[in-house]
Amino acid sequence: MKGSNRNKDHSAEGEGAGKRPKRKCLQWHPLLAKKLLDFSEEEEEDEEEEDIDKVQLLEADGLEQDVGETEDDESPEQRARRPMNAFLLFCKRHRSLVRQEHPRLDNRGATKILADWWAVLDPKEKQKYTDMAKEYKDAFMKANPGYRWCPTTNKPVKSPTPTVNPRKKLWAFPSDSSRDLPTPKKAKTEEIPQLNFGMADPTQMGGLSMLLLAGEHALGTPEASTGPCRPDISESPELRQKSPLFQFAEISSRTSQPDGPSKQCQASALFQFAEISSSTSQLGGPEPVKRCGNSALFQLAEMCLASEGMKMDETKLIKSKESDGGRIKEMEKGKEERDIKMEKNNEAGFQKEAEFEKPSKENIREPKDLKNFEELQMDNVMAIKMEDPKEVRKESEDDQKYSHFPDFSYSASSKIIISDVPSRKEHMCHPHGIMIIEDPTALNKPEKIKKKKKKNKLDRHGNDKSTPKKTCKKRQSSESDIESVMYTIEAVAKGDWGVDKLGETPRKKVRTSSSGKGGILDVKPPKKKVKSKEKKVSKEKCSDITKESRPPDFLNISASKNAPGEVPEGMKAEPLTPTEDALPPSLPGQTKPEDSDCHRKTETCGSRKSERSCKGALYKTLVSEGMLTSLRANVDRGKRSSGKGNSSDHEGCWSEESWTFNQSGTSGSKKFKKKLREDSFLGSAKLDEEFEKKFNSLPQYSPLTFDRKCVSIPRKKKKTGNMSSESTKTSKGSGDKWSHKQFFLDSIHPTEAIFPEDKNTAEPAYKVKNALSIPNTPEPAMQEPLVGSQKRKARKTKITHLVRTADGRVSPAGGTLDDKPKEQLQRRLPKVTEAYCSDDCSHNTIEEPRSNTPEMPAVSAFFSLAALAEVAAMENVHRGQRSTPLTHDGQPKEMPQAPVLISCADQ
DNA sequence: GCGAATGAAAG
DNA sequence: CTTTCATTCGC
Repeated sequence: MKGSNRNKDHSAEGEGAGKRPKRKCLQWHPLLAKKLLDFSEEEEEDEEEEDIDKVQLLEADGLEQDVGETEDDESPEQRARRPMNAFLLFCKRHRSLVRQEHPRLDNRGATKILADWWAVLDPKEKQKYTDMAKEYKDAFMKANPGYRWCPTTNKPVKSPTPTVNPRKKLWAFPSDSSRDLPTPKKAKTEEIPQLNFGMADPTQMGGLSMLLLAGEHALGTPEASTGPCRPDISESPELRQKSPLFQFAEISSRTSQPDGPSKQCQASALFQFAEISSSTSQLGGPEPVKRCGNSALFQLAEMCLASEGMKMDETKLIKSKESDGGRIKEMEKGKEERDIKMEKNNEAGFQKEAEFEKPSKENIREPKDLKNFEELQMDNVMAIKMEDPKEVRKESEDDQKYSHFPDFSYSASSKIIISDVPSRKEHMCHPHGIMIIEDPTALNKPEKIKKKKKKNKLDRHGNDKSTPKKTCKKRQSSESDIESVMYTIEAVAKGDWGVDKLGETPRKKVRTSSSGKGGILDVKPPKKKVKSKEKKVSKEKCSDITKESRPPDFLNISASKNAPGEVPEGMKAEPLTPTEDALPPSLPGQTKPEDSDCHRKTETCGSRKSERSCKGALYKTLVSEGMLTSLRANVDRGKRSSGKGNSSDHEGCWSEESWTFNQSGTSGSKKFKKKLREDSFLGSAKLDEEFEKKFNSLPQYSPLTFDRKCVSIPRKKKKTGNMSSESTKTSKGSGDKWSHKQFFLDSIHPTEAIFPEDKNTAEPAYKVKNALSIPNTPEPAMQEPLVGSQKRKARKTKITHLVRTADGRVSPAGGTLDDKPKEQLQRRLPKVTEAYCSDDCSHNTIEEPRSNTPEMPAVSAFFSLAALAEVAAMENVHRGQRSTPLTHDGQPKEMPQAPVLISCADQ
């Protein structure tokens, strides 16, 4: 590998020297970063860079460190990946859902489904994604001014040698020069006004904001758990109004650029971040430090440092605090404030802190060894026992069922975790409030491996690696310090969540565990590394958490974007768990939005932990940047499948990747560079976070919704593509039938149907409904604007469609498509009818279709007689099946989707 | 590595 | 118009 990389690098360098072009892009910082983190322990050495292959590689290409500044710029560029378009965002956001529904379905199949969903998706919803994509792109461009999408021509030019490059990021960023300018562009943010993310809504605030709130408010607020999400926030009015991110951005911007703030405020956070990052690069090392010093976060960080030492004590204190209430907190608060001032005075403090932290980190890290870790846990447990012997026992005994534990116990456990957890970087606080606990090592390794593989394979260029590593190194050093804090933070978050969860969703947990999917999945994650004991321990927690996490995602999704108050766009229908139902009830008052939950959690956390710890955690989180993003990503993935999540987590974070362009550049001294990198990293991380937030804020739709919609979609597609196909092929009739089926379904319950299904699932709580625009869906198809690659689609749609049925869902069609499809149809019908019809009478279905037809002339035309016939046939079948209920594969999963039938078959 | 999807961008 | 490439991850 190395050798190859080097070679590549060389080539790259040579090229680079001439043209920077192609360095490649390594894109994923996140991966690298994670890797680094993993290595971090080792990494310190890296700083020296003496030998490590990695280092060489990095240097070779990017070299930015030594070489320079310019390179740095490039490196970031290289790193940068082209921004995802709306569809990709959508896919990213919903793929997990699809996978959940169709576990067996491979990505391809999932993609197809996603495409269907996308097609069906309301314009309104699409617009959200489109806007997001645009924003993302704009921010990206800002960050990477020179970025070129496709260097198509480049290949030949560039790579003299590099076979590798072909694909990955050929495009080189144009010139470094552009980077220099980055800041000025800030104003541009205007373009992206739409961003949801821009919203300052406290409720919607992302994890960061929550963290911030937690840090600051936590101090003040005794217990979040009891209180509503954010009562406490009052402490920092500003925060309320503006999202923490924004503020943070502003702060940073101020530091770097005084004028910006007002504009920035208006501008999207993403832009701001981008600007910041760019500015950072420009400025050079020193700024970062200042920023840190100035920013509240920095102060917090300092606090954290102090707190770290205190951790052990803190746990105890926390306990006491809980009992006492805010008093202690207030006390601490005052201290903290003082401290903060002190810190402000000392800008240098930050560095000191970092150094200080390192040692702590090391200590913490040691736990990595399972033994140590266990010991720590044991200690914690012991402590817990001290407090609540009974509860502790439960935990130990019942790993799976945390839910039972009373909040109190849970909190205790969480606390413990916090203190001990340091080893686990991976714990992420999900904005949604979901926490995933994973073994750091496990996660990291897999990720690393994958990344390496990918990178290596891709090889975008050795350069990529090199650059990332470099960044990583720096990060590591800094991060390492931070890590401890991070852990604490995460732990806190977990604890908070845990508490909430306990209170709110004990059922779910149990259920999920029982279901086995969740549990199994959770277990799986460690696949690559199974660290065993830790996992087990963490697992207990994790399992619950992770399980919970899934549902929340859904919820979050729906809620986050539209304002909490508004209609929850997303349907929550999670296939997996009825348990979900439980959640909604728990959150009745709140809007479902995750954010709100998160806030609560954060608050709770704060209350539990000492203020210091919270702050520290926040700071670290911020610092960690990537960490958060990665964590989130992991969480998301975890949702999908706990197991997979681990391995893939890192990759998941989009934020890390794109944004990280470190501009570090310039500062001559390595230190500065490092700092810069860090800063840039942070900046990038921030950007990432913002994106993540936004991304998370994007509405997720329940599969059901899509399914329903899907029905409509097929029509459309068929219209475009099918028309011909149908006419052309009778054999394809099967395909047509399929569509017809869908159509049929749709006709049955255009939009409303969704609810019924949900109800079936028994989720009254989620009244969510579809705030989405399902209603629109019925509108058929009329115009679908064929997009650029219409042709391509058309072709694919025609063919694929058929294939799809065969492939994707249906087991290998093997036999004639016709036969299977029919069977499937039969199966489907019953289920579908049940699901859809629950409220409305299924029997009406026949009639309904007709009614629908009139509405949609075009559709009717397509379907024509044949369609009707099919429908009729389906009915018959359906009836028959009804009599004989299928297996109750039940579960909501299948129910939701008409197409699901196939999935059922699989099962 | 390929592939399934969509979309943006570049040629 | 066509080609690239972004994300995902099983095969």
